[in-house]
Amino acid sequence: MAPVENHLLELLPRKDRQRLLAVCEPVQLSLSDILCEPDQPIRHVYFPTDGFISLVALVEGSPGVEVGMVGREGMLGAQLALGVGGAPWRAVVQGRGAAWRVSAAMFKRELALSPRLRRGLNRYLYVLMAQQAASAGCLRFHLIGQRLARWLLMSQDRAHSEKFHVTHEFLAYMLGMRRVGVTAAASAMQKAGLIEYHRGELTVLNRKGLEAAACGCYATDRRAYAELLG
Amino acid sequence: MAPVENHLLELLPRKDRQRLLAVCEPVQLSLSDILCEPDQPIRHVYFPTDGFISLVALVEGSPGVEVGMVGREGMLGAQLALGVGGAPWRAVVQGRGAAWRVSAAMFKRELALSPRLRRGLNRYLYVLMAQQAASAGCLRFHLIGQRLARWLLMSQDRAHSEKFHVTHEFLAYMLGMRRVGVTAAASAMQKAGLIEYHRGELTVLNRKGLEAAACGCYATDRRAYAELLG
DNA sequence: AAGGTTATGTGTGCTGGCATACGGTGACGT
DNA sequence: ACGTCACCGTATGCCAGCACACATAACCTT
Repeated sequence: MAPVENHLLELLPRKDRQRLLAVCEPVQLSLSDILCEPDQPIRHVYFPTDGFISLVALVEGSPGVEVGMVGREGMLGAQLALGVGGAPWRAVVQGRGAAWRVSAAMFKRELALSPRLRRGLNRYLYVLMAQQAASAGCLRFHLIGQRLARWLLMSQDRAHSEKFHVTHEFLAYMLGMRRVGVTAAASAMQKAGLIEYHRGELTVLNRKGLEAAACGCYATDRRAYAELLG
Repeated sequence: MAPVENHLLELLPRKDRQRLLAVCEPVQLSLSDILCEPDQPIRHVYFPTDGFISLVALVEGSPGVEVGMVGREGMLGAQLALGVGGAPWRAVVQGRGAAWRVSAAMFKRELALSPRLRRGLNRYLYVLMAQQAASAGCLRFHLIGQRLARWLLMSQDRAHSEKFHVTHEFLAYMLGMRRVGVTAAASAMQKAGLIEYHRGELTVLNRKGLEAAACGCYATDRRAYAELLG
């Protein structure tokens, strides 16, 4: 069997994992795919292995803003474990790559069969909540540069590569800023030798430096994952 | 038996409710009491009946900011249903009044015994998540006046009275603004005849007007509660 | 009645991020 | 080889909210 490469799945006992994988299908996530919309019924849940997904909150009369990120460490659709069939955000593919997909109905069946799956999802939901609470403060208080640095680090973690594809325009949407705001912050970082980019291809040159430039929310976030899902 | 006056408890079947109430004790919530701190173990859970509680996210180097509110429609400590013993925020009593209190250990026992309790809490947790996602956008995009109006409406709903006690200073802390920012917005509202206040005693004079001044987040929030918690 | 404390109002100057508009330049297709 | 488009840089004007400082007024205590 090919390696699973999704942490939530890997935490399952072999039997449960095999039964769940048997009803999974491998899919390819393409940039900017929208996997779910607020208050729409969830059709499928996703376990990313290479790709990653942004959770974007929409408020009336404004562009969106990212409140969470899902990569190989998590999944999309965990709310099904709460007995709710929708989600409060839009989910957008932010990094292309592979994922496992299951229909919501099948997934609910597995949930009923596997206590360990429920336990893992519950913990994961808590981490998501913590991430959202932190995001709120971050959005309110931290400067564009800090938030951009945090975002780049989080993306690098989930892309498993120091290079990934992202345009200023896309960043602006995710971070709830204007494109020119991103340009200003990003070009400052480039001048400082922290990153390098060219027409959407971005490379992290100095990770330590980026970590210093980011707000503490990045470190807090990693700690939450490590403690609860380690 | 005295009326229970907490919606989550009222949703339980009589038997489960009676068993849970048997281990509850009535307590009085006093203004500014801190009922839990981030990442500290939860000792008790609370079901407010008259009082209400604010959930405040803390980020390093900044004052706090409220990301949720708990009144008679909810409870404090629902994360125990996720098998997690802590919380990501600080919980501060924002409106004095009565509540039921149970020790965390006892509550876990009841959780194990009552599927309906688990079901109710799961839905409630989802609503909290939705509220937090919305809060993030609200904090990012909406003006001080709009956010203040929203907050006043949410407080009025939970105080069950058009009068309640709150100072500009306290509001500033909750909303993550400066005190003078609150003063400016509040005195504009007073001039417009929407509210009236005097040394911490605040009265809502024109609810419709306040609703018009608030951002849509207020309406969105109410809808979420109505749909998922009846 | 005096003096402290709490709650609120005002004023000045600064800045981060906004709206908008326009210029440059590499990539890609026909 | 040329047009087109996506991506990035820059500039101007503006404003909400900030930091800081100080003023007033009600209430409480002694």
